[in-house]
Amino acid sequence: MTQSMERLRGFRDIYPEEMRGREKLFSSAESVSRSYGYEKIDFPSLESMELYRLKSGEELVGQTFSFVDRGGREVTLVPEATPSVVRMLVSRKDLSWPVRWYSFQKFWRYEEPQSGRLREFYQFNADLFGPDNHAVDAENISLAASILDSYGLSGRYEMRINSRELMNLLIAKTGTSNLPGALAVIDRLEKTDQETLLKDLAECGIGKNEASGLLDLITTPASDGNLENRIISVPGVEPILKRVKKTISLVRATTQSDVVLNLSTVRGLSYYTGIVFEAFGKEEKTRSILGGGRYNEMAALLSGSPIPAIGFGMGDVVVEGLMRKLGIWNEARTSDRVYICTSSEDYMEYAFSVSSLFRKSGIDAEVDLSGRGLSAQMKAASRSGSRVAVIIGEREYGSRKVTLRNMVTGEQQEIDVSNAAAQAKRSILKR
RNA sequence: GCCGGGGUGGGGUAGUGGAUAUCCUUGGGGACUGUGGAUCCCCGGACCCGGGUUCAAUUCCCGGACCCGGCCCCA
Repeated sequence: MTQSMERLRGFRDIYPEEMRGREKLFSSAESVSRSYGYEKIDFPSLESMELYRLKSGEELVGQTFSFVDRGGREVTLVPEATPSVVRMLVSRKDLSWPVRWYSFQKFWRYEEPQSGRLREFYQFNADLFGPDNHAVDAENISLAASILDSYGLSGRYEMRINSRELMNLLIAKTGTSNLPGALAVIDRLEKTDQETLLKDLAECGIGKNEASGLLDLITTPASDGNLENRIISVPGVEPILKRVKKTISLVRATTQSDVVLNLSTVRGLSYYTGIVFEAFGKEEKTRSILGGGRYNEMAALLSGSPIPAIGFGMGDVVVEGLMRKLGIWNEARTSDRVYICTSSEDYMEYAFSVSSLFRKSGIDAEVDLSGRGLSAQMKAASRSGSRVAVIIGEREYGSRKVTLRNMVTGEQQEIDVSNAAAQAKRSILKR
């Protein structure tokens, strides 16, 4: 293949057999979201670069697909949903709270492709605007968990929950003024060795004793009953911890999967102001499957007046990778359809009208258009996965009948065309 | 942007400084003139691209793009 024919780096072609798993990924997320009262929105794939400069700064703009358009405007292929969603939100003054919105569309980031990460991907997003309390937090996290559960991942992931406010207090206690720096170090906790962590924290102005105390605290599992006692003595922690615990117990009421307090979950350098959460595979090591949190300042950044907000994003790449590893990605294709064969092209018009009857009865019908011998057509019928083959030859044509062959059992019968669809339905259901 | 690894038909592979590039699978056709899955037969289909070394490169060397994984970053 010549170079110009190759796909661009980090982009994918999706063939039909791969679409089956993907369609489940999309449709389950959407129907679960609707069942929670979330409504679907959509927004442009191209936005002004300013939207991201405002929110994230130059270093993130460098990781986008950006260019100058013919009108001299700096534009960016959308790398994430939140700024666009918030722009939509603040543009409307007639919304009644709470607003629950979701979207599922393509995003682009100019990064090196690697495990769980591509340059073009789909991301599901769900946000709730308006009220700010533990029930709101819990409902948004419950939606995230319910979607993963609907994928058959129940019990196979862990929902980690933390609070930015809580971390701010714990980190401030070490005496550093470089909060974002310390959070960034903590975000890298799992892939960094102890020595480097201490060194990096020292660069944030945290002394060795303070740093190892902080790391010890963060890595203590929530199942250790002492953890709460150790942090609750820090001034200001108590009400925050109380809210987090209430949130966790509400989420637990909606999922069988593990929901845990995890002090190392901080979500990088982003715009979160309160609760943060991330889901990780339990059996298989994964990047975060989804992640989100409360971001109460974003609306003010765009419009001047704050609107409390919580939301999460879930990319398709990591979920797909996990489901593949667990062997639940592409489950059996449906075959509730018929394959229509003709013994001669002379009967094609009859075959078309028969196919139309099937389709009007709600049965998918594929007509063999090849003009090949019946033997070859039957082979194609078998390979197509159809449970029923419809055979049309001289006899059937003359008597206004069709032959239905159950491709699983091999039974077949010649039947009047008016009863064919109903009979095929029975045959399909019989399996 | 940086680092490590990798490439032979659609998928999986064998092999080689020189001749028609191996096998399995998939796809098409046939044996089977109105019936699929089994068997047999036939057919189609590949050495990532460019440069170098050489009489000769799919093979050796260099570079590039691409793929896999990691760093940075993770919205």
